[in-house]
Amino acid sequence: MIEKRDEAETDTIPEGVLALDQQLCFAVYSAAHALNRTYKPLLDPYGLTYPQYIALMTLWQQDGRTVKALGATLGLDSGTLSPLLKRLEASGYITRARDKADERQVLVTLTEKGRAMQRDAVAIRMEIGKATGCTLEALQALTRDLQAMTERLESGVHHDAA
Amino acid sequence: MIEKRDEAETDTIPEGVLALDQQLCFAVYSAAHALNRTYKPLLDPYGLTYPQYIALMTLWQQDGRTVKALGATLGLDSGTLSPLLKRLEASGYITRARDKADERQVLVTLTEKGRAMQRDAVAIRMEIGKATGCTLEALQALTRDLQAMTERLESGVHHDAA
DNA sequence: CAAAATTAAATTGCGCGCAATATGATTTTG
DNA sequence: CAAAATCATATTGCGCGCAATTTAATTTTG
Repeated sequence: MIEKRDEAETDTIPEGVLALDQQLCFAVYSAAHALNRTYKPLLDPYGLTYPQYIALMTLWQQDGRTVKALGATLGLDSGTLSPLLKRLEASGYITRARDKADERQVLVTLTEKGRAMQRDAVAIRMEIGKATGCTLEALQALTRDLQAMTERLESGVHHDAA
Repeated sequence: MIEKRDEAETDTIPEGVLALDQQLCFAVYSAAHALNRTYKPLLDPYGLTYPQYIALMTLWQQDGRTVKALGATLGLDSGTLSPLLKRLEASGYITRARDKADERQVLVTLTEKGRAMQRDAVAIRMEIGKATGCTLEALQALTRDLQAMTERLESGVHHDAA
């Protein structure tokens, strides 16, 4: 469909790559927002935001984690997680408690309401699956490719050091 | 350490889809953040944020657009764009001026600095291309699939009405 | 033509996301 | 063991992103 052959295959830099990186970053940017907007009306009745829902998802996989452990999975630091978790606690989905063995750490634990949400989420997940309009195979491929790219991007992020 | 395999692969709902939707939304979420983090050190020297850079990208494609037209392309409303464009103006990349023919509209125009940035961006784009570690074909496929999914998600967003 | 409806931007309020910093708790080491 | 270094979390400040409201200009209509 896309017939962009005006910019010649000149000099050193492959033009195709140049145009594509813009399209890719915009595609990821747009897809993230589109997903967010699709989830919003489904999550609103539960008083949850999309990031809060994602945090719950990781707790469904493994409950009773520290803020740091959650942050490692989500790629977020305490600057983002502390207030987010405080809101999740205020709305009754989790509890936060200092680890008795190491008072520096805070253990995040699902409440009954938080576990119940996992069951309610089934309907939400079906909706999202439908909304993407993708086949199972397409979803798998897309997820796999995104994960691979993300991994390469993260590995390239030099956590610098002096 | 704590293995949680209680919830079985039971009943009516295809478990594959359920697990995948979670993985997909998380994959998109993570990819967006990873891209953001990859761009950040490349954009910092220019005093640009990632969303500002994306806004510039759309202006490179077509200059002199209204805020509304930009918003339609970016999927953003004036609540996000107004302050963002004000900052782009403050840092000298664009100018904003009321349309003489229709004073409601604001025309956004690249400055020389804004156009020059497109040339400087070549280096940035090469870096991103490398960082994704994808082949051209992989980038094309990923972009295409994301765009397709986004389109379906957006079409499902009922812009409601009474 | 004037009132009502519509439109485009801007503003306000709230929740991320991240850098930088602050506060305590634990570990290192001298 | 006490001072220093390290570590986990919380706080602050700024820029998105979005809903809701406001302001001003244009169009519709009665």
